[in-house]
Parts: sequence; structure tokens; C-alpha cells
Amino acid sequence: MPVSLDEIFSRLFEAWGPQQWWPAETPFEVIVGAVLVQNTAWKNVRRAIDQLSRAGRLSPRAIHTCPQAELETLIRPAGYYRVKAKRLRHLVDFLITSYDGSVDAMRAAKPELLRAALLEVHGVGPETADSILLYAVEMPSFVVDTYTRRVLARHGWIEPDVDYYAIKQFFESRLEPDVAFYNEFHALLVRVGHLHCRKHPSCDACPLVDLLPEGGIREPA
DNA sequence: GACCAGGCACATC
DNA sequence: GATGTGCATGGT
Repeated sequence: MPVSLDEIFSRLFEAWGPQQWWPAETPFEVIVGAVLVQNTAWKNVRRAIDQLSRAGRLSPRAIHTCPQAELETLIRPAGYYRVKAKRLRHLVDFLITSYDGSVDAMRAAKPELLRAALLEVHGVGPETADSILLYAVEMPSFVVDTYTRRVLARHGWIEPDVDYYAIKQFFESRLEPDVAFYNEFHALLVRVGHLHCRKHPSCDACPLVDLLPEGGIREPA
């Protein structure tokens, strides 16, 4: 690790400032978005959430009672609409069964136990669980996604094939647990990953350009 | 028309 | 345990 995470964060934050994540009106909307955004561009998720909202289906009970066909139609713009309709229903069932449909009620839970419980829900993997913990429940659980992995791997700070939990620990072992900080850091990593670490990167304007490893960026995994 | 997007579950070897 | 595949819409 040739450079500190604090240094990386500072550069990104000074370049772009607060990212205003998660883009949602309510904690429940965060949860819905966390499922719908799986391997999908946020713009498409926005459409799906708007359709749910306009149909009066943007609440735990409303989704719980929503016929499957209607739910699929409403979330269609987000892609994978059949699997996501099922995943959304499983998650809402969990929320209603375990927390009486209240996201706020989850705040009283022990973070590790809540994370484990979320991972038991069909369709909720590590990133979705951590997004819910951090952005909806406001627990300091670092979120790792494609961009996080790509940015770190391209700069040679991690091996590209390390697993999710190892990357999560990489951050959490080096940072103080702080919801606002984790929030901002992850959002900034998504931004730098999106702008500069894709298949055809544009490193010139990247705030981390002078932190590139010897021999330039690494190939993606 | 190819390629990509803020994953996850499941099949197969 | 590692690797491959299906899921699907919409933007570039």
C-alpha cells in the first residue's frame, strides 16, 4: 500500500465534493433501489422507482400486496424485471416479518446479526446488504462494488481477484467506523471508477493520476 | 450493433 | 472450490 486511504479520499473529495448519496427520498426507497440497481445503470432504476411511486406502490405493504405481474411491469425499466420482482418481494417479506415493515426498527439491531439476516434473504448478496446497512439503516458498513474493486486493482493497491469480504476488510481495518465518511468514500470511488477506470480509461483528468503504479494502470481482472 | 451498467443465484466441471 | 451462464432494459 504505497498511499493512504485518507490521501485517496482527500483527493477525490477535493476534486468533486460531497456526492449526496444515496439518491432517495426515504430509507425504504434506498432498499428498493439497492435491489433494482444490481448490475444496472442508476438512470434506469430512477424510472422504475418513479413508476412505483406514481402507482402508489412505494411502501412495504403496497409491494407486499402487489400482484406479481403488476410489480414486474412497474419495475421493468430497471431490467431483469422478473428476478428483481421476486427479490424485492423476498426482501419486503423479510422487512414485514422481522421488523413490522419498519426500516427504522432495524436500527436497534446488532449490525453483524442484521447483515447476516439480510444475506439469508434470497436475492440479497454482500453489496446489497451493505448498501442497505449503510445508506438505509445508517450503520458503518463499508460498501464494495465493481468500481471499488476496479479502482483499487488498477492502481495496484489490491489484487484484482480478491473476494468481496477481503476488500471490505481492507477499508474497515484502516478507517474509523463513520457512516458519513463511509458514505462519501464509496460514492466518490464509484464516481472515479465510472469516469476514469473503465475499459477505456481517461487517466489524464483523474485526481489519482499521479498515484498510478510503475508501468501504468493494470489490466482489469 | 456491440458494449456497458452501483449483482446474484445456480449449473457444471 | 473455481469457473461459466442467465437474467433484460436503456444509454453510448
